[in-house]
Amino acid sequence: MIMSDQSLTIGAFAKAADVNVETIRFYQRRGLIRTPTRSIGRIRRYSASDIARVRFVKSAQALGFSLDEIAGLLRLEDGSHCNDARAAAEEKLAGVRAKLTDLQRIEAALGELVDKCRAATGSVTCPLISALQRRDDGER
Amino acid sequence: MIMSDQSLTIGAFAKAADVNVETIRFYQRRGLIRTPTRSIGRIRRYSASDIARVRFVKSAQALGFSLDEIAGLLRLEDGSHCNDARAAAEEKLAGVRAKLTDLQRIEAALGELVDKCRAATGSVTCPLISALQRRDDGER
DNA sequence: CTTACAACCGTACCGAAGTACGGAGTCAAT
DNA sequence: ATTGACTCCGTACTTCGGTACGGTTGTAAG
Repeated sequence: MIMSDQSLTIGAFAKAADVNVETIRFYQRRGLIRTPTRSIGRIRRYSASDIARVRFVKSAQALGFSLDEIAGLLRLEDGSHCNDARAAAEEKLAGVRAKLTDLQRIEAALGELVDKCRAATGSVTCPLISALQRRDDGER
Repeated sequence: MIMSDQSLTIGAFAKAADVNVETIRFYQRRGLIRTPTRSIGRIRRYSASDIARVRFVKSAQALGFSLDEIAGLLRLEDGSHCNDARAAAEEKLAGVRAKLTDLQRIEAALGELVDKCRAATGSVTCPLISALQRRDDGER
């Protein structure tokens, strides 16, 4: 942990972290990243560790965590609560798997309908439309 | 097409279609279902065909279509534009498949991290947390 | 010193798919 | 005739993850 330059303005910081300035400010409001104190002048300065924090948020997002959940993960940031982190990840994983199953069901149904449409060159009514009219949606 | 009873109040209609009364009104504003004229009294009456219409919307939703897209499908409701319907479904299917791939990537990554957490009983830092800190998110 | 560009800050807005609210009118039963 | 349930209608609010706006300072270059 050598670098705490504290040298970046919010614009440079946002660029370095590859997000919008407004996103930085939004994350600050959400408590996801710190709001640096204003030392010289009235302008806040950011450091490399702030960039790491934004990357943490973005990585977690890419794994499907919501900002609220990420706030929870950030409370475990020292790495010493592996059980808690794992529990959160397991929960998320279960959700991801549920969504996967759902999407697979949709893919199968939609694919089948498209196939029927391709085959049904002569039929009077479109198979897709009539399927929708007939409510074939295995309830939920 | 025998039944156009036109006998249901909005409350009974909503119950029969298994949606909220407010949802009916919302769909009317969106142009997804008709707004019946008020014959006797000031109260609108709904028929079985209106229920079919709501089912159409709900079935299409279950296949991943947005309300806007469903409005498009409803314009093809007579079943005589199979090519158009198929094109919409193909587009939707492509989107579904893209989401599937994405979720599979997430599932793999998250599953691996959870496994590592389970194995890492002795390590100082949680593998999940340190993975997030290290930004292992195959860019996007 | 002025100009031009940033930063600051609060607030409003986006889309999606509804849900909630509140006041007024209507309807059937008691 | 009054009660109570329901309808009508417009409007506002909800969640999520930001984006946009607009006015006021701050700051750096020419």
